[in-house]
Amino acid sequence: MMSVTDLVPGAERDNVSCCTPSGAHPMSAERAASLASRFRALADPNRLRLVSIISASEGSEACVCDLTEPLGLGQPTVSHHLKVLVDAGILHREKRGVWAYFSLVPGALDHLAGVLAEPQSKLAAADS
Amino acid sequence: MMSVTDLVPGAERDNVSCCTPSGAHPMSAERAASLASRFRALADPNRLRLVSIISASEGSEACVCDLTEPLGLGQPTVSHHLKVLVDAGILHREKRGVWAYFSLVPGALDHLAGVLAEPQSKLAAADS
DNA sequence: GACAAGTATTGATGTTCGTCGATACAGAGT
DNA sequence: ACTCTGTATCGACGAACATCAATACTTGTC
Repeated sequence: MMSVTDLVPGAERDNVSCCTPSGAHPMSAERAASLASRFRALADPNRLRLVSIISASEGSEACVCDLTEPLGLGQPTVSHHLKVLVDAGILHREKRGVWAYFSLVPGALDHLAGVLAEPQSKLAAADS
Repeated sequence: MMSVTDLVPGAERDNVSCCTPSGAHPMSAERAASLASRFRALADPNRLRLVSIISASEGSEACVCDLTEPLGLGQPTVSHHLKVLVDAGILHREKRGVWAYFSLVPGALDHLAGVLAEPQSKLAAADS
């Protein structure tokens, strides 16, 4: 990935009185939206708990029937949260018979971790 | 940190037909809420761009006047987003004269990255 | 084919969030 | 003190979200 330094143009204000614009550019709107949508999937306590349970389960997979009870939520709500996580590319869904098994997408959380990791947050990187 | 395996009790269902509960427990509601609130601060495209600009600025700090223009948002909106990031412990606010300078809280993003990082997501860890 | 069980979808409801305009606050200079 | 400028707060509005009850879909079993 590139470093945070690839900011957008159009901001070359020679405002002497204030701070140093440094030609500052945000990351592209597309990348920001893409990352934000994935962080939004993790921005709910119950979804974090779902990921926690799934990653702790043997084989790192669990079905809906295992997830409704420890969270104290209804089955439709759990199913909704799982869909959000699947749509975000964080969970993988595999239907075996009547049951739907959910597992972590390998590297999905790692990739987000890499985005946040130093040096000084590669938030402006170009990939994914 | 501990591993994801510290799931909550109260879920010892001997449901033979379905998956293996494995005594599955979500992470504590408190930890889930704490982490979710920080991810929620990152779950907005404009806030990600703010963090990007700030981390790319020289000295890794920037004031509001540098941030409104590249985002195309009004000053009150930018101020609001910055407050959300400060409240989440991600940004630090220092007022020098009339200007408010925002910088990354050292290690804040790193900590979140560590939560997401392998092995198999330490989402159930106990710290912070 | 009919039934049962696990799961997904739909519709509704209350809440939270992002954004803006208007306004209030704070510090610097005259 | 007054003014100017940068920043924060307030009130409002529309959109998005989390949750639930009800219902539809799907797969295995009889």
